[in-house]
Amino acid sequence: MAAVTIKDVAKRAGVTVTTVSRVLNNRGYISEATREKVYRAMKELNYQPNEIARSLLRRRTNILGIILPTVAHPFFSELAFFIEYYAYEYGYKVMLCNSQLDQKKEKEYVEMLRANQVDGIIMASHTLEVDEYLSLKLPLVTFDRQIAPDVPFVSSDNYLGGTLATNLLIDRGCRKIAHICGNLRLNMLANQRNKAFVATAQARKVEYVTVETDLNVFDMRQYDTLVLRLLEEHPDVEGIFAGSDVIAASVIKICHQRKKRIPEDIKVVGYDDVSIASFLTPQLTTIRQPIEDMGRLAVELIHKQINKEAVTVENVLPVTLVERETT
Amino acid sequence: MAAVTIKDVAKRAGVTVTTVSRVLNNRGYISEATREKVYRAMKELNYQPNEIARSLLRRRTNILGIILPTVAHPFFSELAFFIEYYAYEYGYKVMLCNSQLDQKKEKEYVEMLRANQVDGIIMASHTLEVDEYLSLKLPLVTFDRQIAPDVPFVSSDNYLGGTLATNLLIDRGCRKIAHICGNLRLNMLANQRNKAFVATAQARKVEYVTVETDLNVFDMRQYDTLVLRLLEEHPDVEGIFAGSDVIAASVIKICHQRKKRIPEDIKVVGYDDVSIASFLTPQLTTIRQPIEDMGRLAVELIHKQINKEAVTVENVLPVTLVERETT
DNA sequence: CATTTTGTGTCAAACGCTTGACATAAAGAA
DNA sequence: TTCTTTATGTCAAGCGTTTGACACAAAATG
Repeated sequence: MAAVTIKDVAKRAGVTVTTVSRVLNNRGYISEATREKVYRAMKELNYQPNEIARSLLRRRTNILGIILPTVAHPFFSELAFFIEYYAYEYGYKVMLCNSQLDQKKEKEYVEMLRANQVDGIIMASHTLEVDEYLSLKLPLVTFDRQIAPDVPFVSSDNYLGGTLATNLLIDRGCRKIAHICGNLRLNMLANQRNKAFVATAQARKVEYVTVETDLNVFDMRQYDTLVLRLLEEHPDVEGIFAGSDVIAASVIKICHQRKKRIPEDIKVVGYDDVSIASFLTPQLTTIRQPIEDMGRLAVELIHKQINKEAVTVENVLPVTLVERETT
Repeated sequence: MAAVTIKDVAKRAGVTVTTVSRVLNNRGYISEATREKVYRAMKELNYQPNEIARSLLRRRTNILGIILPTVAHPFFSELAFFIEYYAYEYGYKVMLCNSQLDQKKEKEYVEMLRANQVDGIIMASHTLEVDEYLSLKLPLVTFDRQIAPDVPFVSSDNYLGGTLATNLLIDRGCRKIAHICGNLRLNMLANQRNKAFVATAQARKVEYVTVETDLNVFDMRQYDTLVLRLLEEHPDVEGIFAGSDVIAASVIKICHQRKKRIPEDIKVVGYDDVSIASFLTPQLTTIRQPIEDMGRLAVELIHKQINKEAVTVENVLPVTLVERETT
């Protein structure tokens, strides 16, 4: 109701709105005395400049959209945390969108974000046609997928991650290994992990098998049945390279139920190194993605684009093997 | 650059902006023919009404602020997911804020949200003075704390949760039990769990001990050392009631390291039943909070307040005991 | 003393949209 | 025929800011 505006402040301080606006935006000449008066009036009236009005005029909102499959998944929840963290440092607010990898929803979100004049969109979910993104004419950053030659993306070194994991399993003596990964039909850079898995297994002459999830890799409810099926169909696997730490958790659990000892009977390598990885029992060996760096970088790339600065398109961050107790 | 406005659409369709606005907002008389013309023009120009301009006029943004300690914590990540999910159903967008339980940050977020004219704020972090919230004069919903007699809050039945967990541990034969909980100095309804724990232990004449976390309960890095200390100082505890599933995960891990068998030597009950609870090994017995319902309810309460509808202030949802393998 | 710098004011346009007031005209109903 | 309903248009104000143009005066500088 209050709806105290710049006019009220001006009246209270006995100056004009122009003057108030000047102190607010630090332009033109302002004496300490009036500056004080204005600040006092703002305090007394509990005034906050209306960012909506400002945005309209400036044609800039300082809002970033972030679209991801689901923030309920540990990887994205940590990523979202860091994105928001650094966005805040840069002075941006964050609008959160969970697409659930649903095209219709994602499309609606994209349109909504445009209608709300966000300054840029960070996309960790990209189920639409490339054109739909490009026609936005908005600063964009994608995760784990390159949608166009000039749209920067951030990812980590998936191929190396796959190689590291596979080699480790083989080094530890596994003679048959499996890779549980996301759906390979989706055009994601994470598919490189499977490429590396296959290449490494072949090069080292080890039997291998690949299991893909549903289209929605991040629907955690499917993991148990998937793992169960793998173990039924391939009772002789000795090493499993999981597509994420959550999938690895499922593997550990199912193995435990079936009295397969980890790491004695089956060795497991996860992916991501989200914080639960080290809370599991036994603690999970995993490929660490630098989630914080990825989040920071994404924000930085959006920020630079917003300010018309040049950006590098390919941003592939290093991964590291974190060996704990499951190998 | 495009910045296609309602004027461009009007020109293209050969009508006035008033007419375009009418079809956009469904008011006044519009023939099918012009409606069509207008829609076609909008399509051709790839027009999206500028929500900022609309918001300014309507004095309503359809944006909800949500402040929580950190979306990186599984409980809040799931809660945030559901809040966003239902907010979207109601036509709201969500601005995400991670306060990290830092007063300064929370204060800045609150001011930011007000400046951005959000229609309401859902607060799962409330470290400020009550007045600071009330002076906002904004629809508010809090989680797990009542800040004023007329500010609705949603929580689950913490006392019952504490009772169920404690009784279960005792029923399973524990003769000394511990409760690891958040800092009791914080004015949170979750403290009821400890009340229940103490009352139940006393009533049933079982030895008990309470361990509090740092002020920031949701900083997961402290859990291991906390649990370790508990086990050192009280090597004879036979049952642990953890303040969250993540803390329980830490307990499981540390026990495993110290060769304490679960549930044979030590029994564990978690809290929340976030999805990782069932991914742990052994699967975690826990007190289930209805996170989805809590999220939905919070949105509903905000929505009603925005529309000046009456709301019930106390919204305490039921908890249930989910017994799995750690008891 | 003349000039420049500093401080403040007035005024009005603009951002993109909605909305009310009012006018006009054609089609249908009485 | 007259009245009402339907369909469209014109015009202008307003949402809360920012900003440029311009004016004026006091203080500082030369």
